[in-house]
Amino acid sequence: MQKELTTIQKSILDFLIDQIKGKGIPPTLADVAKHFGYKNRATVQQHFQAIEKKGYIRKSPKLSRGIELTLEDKFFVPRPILGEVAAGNPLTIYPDAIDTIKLPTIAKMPQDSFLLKVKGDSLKDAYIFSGDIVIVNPNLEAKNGQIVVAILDDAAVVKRFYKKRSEIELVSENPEYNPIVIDKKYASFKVVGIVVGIYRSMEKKAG
Amino acid sequence: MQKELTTIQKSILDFLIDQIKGKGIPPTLADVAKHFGYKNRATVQQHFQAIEKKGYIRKSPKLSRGIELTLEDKFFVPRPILGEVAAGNPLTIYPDAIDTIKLPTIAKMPQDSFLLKVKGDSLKDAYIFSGDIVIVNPNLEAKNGQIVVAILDDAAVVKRFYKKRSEIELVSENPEYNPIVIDKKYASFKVVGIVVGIYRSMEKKAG
DNA sequence: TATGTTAACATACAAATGTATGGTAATTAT
DNA sequence: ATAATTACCATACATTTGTATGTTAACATA
Repeated sequence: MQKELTTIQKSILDFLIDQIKGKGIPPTLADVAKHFGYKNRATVQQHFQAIEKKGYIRKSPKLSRGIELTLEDKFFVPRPILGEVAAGNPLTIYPDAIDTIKLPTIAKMPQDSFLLKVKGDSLKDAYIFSGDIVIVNPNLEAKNGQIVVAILDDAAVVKRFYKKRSEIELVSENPEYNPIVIDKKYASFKVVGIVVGIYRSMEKKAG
Repeated sequence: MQKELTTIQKSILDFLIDQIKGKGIPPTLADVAKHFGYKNRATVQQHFQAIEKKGYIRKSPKLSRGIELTLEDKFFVPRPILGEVAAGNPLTIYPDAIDTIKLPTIAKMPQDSFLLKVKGDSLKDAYIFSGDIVIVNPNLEAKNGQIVVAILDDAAVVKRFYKKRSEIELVSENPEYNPIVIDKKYASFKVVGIVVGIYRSMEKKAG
């Protein structure tokens, strides 16, 4: 069993996870010091030593940014899920997480991306099932053919995006569904983000 | 359109991709120099400049390991697929790739992991479909309940792994299928690796 | 021929980086 | 009361790292 981290050590580890998973590159001592307002790298240095001693990270000596996470067999790391989504039903993105998934290390999320949990089988035409996690990047501009999460008058859809000359079409994976054409009758329309991937946990799943 | 890379520049870019995706951290100039047997970092430095000029990477000045990939909107990077797998049919892992997928940047693969493409719908009970990519890590020891890729007398299965006292059970997702119990009648049994995740491209798909 | 690109080398330097050592203060455990 | 842990600071130092500048050579192109 791993030893408990102190509050500060925990927040530093969280920052490490954030940087490594989000930015893709571990921070330097100076980076961490700057982020927490420390005047000295040695402070961070000592926190790292403490966190390493408790087994949460591994450091490669002398190596810049040589920090590795050792969480959960190195393959799972906690990530907040910000909401649930199902075609035709309201999408809710909470300020706080509704749940936490152990996202595998293989899923390095682009910064500012967030996770939505798919509820219900309404997306099964796109082979996305209840319980699947979609990774949504809000910083990308939607290109034709990409699957996006969009809001239509308080309803959320996950559909393929096509921009025509003067209108926008949201096309379902399933040919039985007619495309949704965005026009004046939708007071609020907004592309929340682009689905850059889906992940399905290989952990035991319900039913 | 991006300019063509020379052979050497390409191999350096490949090394960069390998390190960033596999090891999780971009290499330093010295790392690259050492790998290619260069006696000088300046050689790598100039290659980096050339590769950046052609638009394949972006460098953060003065920042150690400050190399970003800019491939395909920064979100897709080529990865070899080493074979195909379908329950009940032979698994083939070729020395060379049978195909290449544009794996999204979100999928940072643990080192030495490889990709297998699922062919056929025989895994649909586990909600895995034809065309899906499973990420297989050969370096993990199978724990009870994990989904593994295993070889049984030249046939390959993807099933949930359970180790009992003296035997091993491979359980299907679908309760209609009886568990496979590993005993003497299987001359060759080997766990190829553990499925740490699946990825489904959001690109246009056939059918 | 002249020019440009590619591909390697060497040297030099400032800044970034990790590390070592020691100090202070507060808190907690023995 | 003493010792240990935590949490910060300061200073110093050797390497690492990125960068700048030149040199040499091969090769292709205009």
